[in-house]
Amino acid sequence: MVKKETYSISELAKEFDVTTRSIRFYEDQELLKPTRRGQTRIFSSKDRVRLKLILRGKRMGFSLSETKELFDLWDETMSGNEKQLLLMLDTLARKRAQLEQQKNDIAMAEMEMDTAEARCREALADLEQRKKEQTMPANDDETTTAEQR
Amino acid sequence: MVKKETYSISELAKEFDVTTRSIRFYEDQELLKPTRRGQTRIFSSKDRVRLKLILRGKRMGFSLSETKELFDLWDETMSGNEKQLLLMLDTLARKRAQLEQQKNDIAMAEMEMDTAEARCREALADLEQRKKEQTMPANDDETTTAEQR
DNA sequence: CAAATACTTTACGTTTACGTAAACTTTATC
DNA sequence: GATAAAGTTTACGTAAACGTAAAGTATTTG
Repeated sequence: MVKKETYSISELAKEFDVTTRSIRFYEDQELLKPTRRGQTRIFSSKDRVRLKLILRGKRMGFSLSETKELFDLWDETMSGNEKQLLLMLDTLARKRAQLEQQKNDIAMAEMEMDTAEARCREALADLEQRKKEQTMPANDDETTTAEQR
Repeated sequence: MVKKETYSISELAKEFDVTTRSIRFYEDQELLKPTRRGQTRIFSSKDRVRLKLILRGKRMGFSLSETKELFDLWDETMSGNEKQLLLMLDTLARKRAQLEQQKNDIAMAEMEMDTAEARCREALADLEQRKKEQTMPANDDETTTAEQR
């Protein structure tokens, strides 16, 4: 029992939680190239991989046409001629730079979320403190006031 | 000489390499709230920070409305009531999960780019090899053929 | 074999994030 | 004070990525 070779549109839709409409759209845009049995689409495991890549690309903020360009480029690359290979290497380098930028963006975002969270927790602690003052009230001498504020 | 306090629309456009149209659109969507002198917009350094966040968000695949939700939430959070603070902490946690997913996606992409690059370099090496065979040709005996294929 | 289920094409509709043009006002420059 | 430069509003246009509805075909299941 090897890996499954072919998939129906609804199988893929269910597996990756997308609509069949989306999948058909991706075919229309030539990102997927299912074969047909009659007029029914039959997706190969290559299509399945590509669908996965499409969705990951989307999560990373890539447009469909960007992803398509990569697919096409890769296909041509594999045809073997030197120019295409060099072009691919170049494109890979540029994509890597993009990823670096994204990692940077994420790191920045994480830092800001850290400080935001800290501020929230401080504010919450403050509120807690005031609640206690409300319950255990009216201590006007100097023994405790030094710790407050 | 402290930091600049206010900015014109074209200053910001130039600094962040966006069109004034975009900036006006962000105001229209209430992501930026410049004041006015006459009818001319005057942006504060808070607006500047927010513009930076908007653009970073975009690079990370966030929509404008997602970013706006965060801005609004943060503003309400700072109003101080407990419910808002807890809601903010919750939202932060969810965003962190999103970032984790993105880091994962990036890591996967990098791995695939590694293998893609390796394949390219192999193919190039192959081509180089064949060029040499072309120049230094016709060695039909068995001494070299074992290494070919 | 009838009815439900899954698939298809065609085609118009919708949201997001601006682009682009027109027509006008305000401010700076020669 | 004419003219350019920078700003404004209004409004229609557009590309991307599907949603949604209609109307038909193919297949499976009771």
